[in-house]
Amino acid sequence: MDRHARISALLAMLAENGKVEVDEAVAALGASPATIRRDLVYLDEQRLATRTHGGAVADSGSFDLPLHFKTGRAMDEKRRIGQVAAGLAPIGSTTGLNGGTTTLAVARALAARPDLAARESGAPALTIVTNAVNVAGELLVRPYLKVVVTGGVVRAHSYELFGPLAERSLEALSVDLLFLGVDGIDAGFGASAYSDAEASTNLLMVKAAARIVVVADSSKIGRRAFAQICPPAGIDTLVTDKGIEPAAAAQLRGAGVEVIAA
Amino acid sequence: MDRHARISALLAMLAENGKVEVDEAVAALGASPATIRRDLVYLDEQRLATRTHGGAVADSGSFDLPLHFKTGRAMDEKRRIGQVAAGLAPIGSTTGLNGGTTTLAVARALAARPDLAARESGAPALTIVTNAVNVAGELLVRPYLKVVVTGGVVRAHSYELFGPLAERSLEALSVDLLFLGVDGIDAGFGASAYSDAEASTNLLMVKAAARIVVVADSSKIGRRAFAQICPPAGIDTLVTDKGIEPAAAAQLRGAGVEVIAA
DNA sequence: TGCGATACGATCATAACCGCTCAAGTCAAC
DNA sequence: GTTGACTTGAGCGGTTATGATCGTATCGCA
Repeated sequence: MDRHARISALLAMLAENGKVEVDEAVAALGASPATIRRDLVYLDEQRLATRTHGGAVADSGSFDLPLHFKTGRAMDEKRRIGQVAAGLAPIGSTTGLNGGTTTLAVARALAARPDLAARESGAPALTIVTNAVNVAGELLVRPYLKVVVTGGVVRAHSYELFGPLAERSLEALSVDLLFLGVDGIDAGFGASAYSDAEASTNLLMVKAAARIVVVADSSKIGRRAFAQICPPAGIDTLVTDKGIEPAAAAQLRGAGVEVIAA
Repeated sequence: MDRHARISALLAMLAENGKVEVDEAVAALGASPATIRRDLVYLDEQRLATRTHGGAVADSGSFDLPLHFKTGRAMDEKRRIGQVAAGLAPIGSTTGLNGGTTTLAVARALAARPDLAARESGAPALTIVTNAVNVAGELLVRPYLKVVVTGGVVRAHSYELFGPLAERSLEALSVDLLFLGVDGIDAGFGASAYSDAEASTNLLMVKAAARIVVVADSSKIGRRAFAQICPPAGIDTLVTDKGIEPAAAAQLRGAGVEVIAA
């Protein structure tokens, strides 16, 4: 039983039951718990499953429930970033979110904001525009949120929608505030992404937004990814974690970016 | 009974009755009161329910909880319908799917079609257009599928996207084949849905399609839901289960619909 | 308003699980 | 045959989930 066979078997179990437990997989595949865990971590990294305590749950079809028992190291920082960023969206505003793990954390924090749920009825407390299907899935049961999805072709890696259809949609929209997840942010180069297709779609979101808040953990700072999304002058605020280098923060502030270290 | 299953069960109870009591949940799920309380606190934090003394109540407006939690029945029939319907899509074609549990079954069957996965590379074996975010989520990891999502406002109940943005997207698209999930199909009234907003979006999908295949389990046959999607003349094929009444099948055939009982 | 019963939150003990690290084993390339 | 990269399995310290206990708060009822 080599690795490939194990992964295939795990995926089959996930497809069958929607979840896998470590013990169960150990018994079925004859590998050690450590190995099974490594495989599940791999599946989690590949976005094919979500790691939980005791196993993993299927991800691709798990729009069943917006539940996440994720336990991880970088997860804590992202959650804090999400908390702080989510507080920046005023009640009643229209807020944009692109794809990525950090914006997903913002989405979760938005969904859990107590002051939004308190509003009994009437107009939604927040309108969310996103081009990422997993972000939409995270938010959609909340009656106090209006969730708008742009159209487009799905990019599997990031769940983002891009292409002409996405651009067509974004031309018709305008948001007060955009939470922009990036692959790199640099005082000279601005915000950037690995994929030029994503960068160009994200640029349209930027253009549709009155205020740009980049959300990025500190590992992204000072990094220049392949494709520029927008120059530093277009960025109003950066929400990151306390791991940011003081020098980098100063540079960004010098470029006109408000820096918040959560 | 792990945590995931408990949370799902609690949500199902909430969707069913609008409330859950701790004792009731303890009896039904076989966990201790402390654990049930912790779960309810979690649901409260996620704004999916409101904690009360003795239990929890569903949030106002969450009658719109996804229908996944309300109906777990007829899964076997739906799967068979999905299998048969998925076989109707030729390799290389562009196929549309709207929202609903039956179309979700079609999506799963499409994703699992061996002849599609066999194609090593090059152009995608199938292009799928959908206005349902959960359908997109079900399909998006497969490299041999190109998944296109229409834009729009998410309706939590069915995961469908509708509204001006959806219409704008659909105007720009055309598909060879549409798998249409409905709330009712009748030889006189045609295909219909409970929500007029969905019906109008679905009508645009119908207009964009060269061939219409309605997928519906036999409980939907002869039923007229509130809003018409399209008249019977617009329907080429119906894929349903063997529970269909012979008389109803004859009527539909008389109206020009090819009837396939899987 | 006062009382009894019930439910609650906090704390703790237990057991399972996790991530991490290290050593041993496997395989391919040179 | 040797080297080197990769994979696997085991041990260890820390974390998480669960269930029980206990003092306190809340609810229903008179």
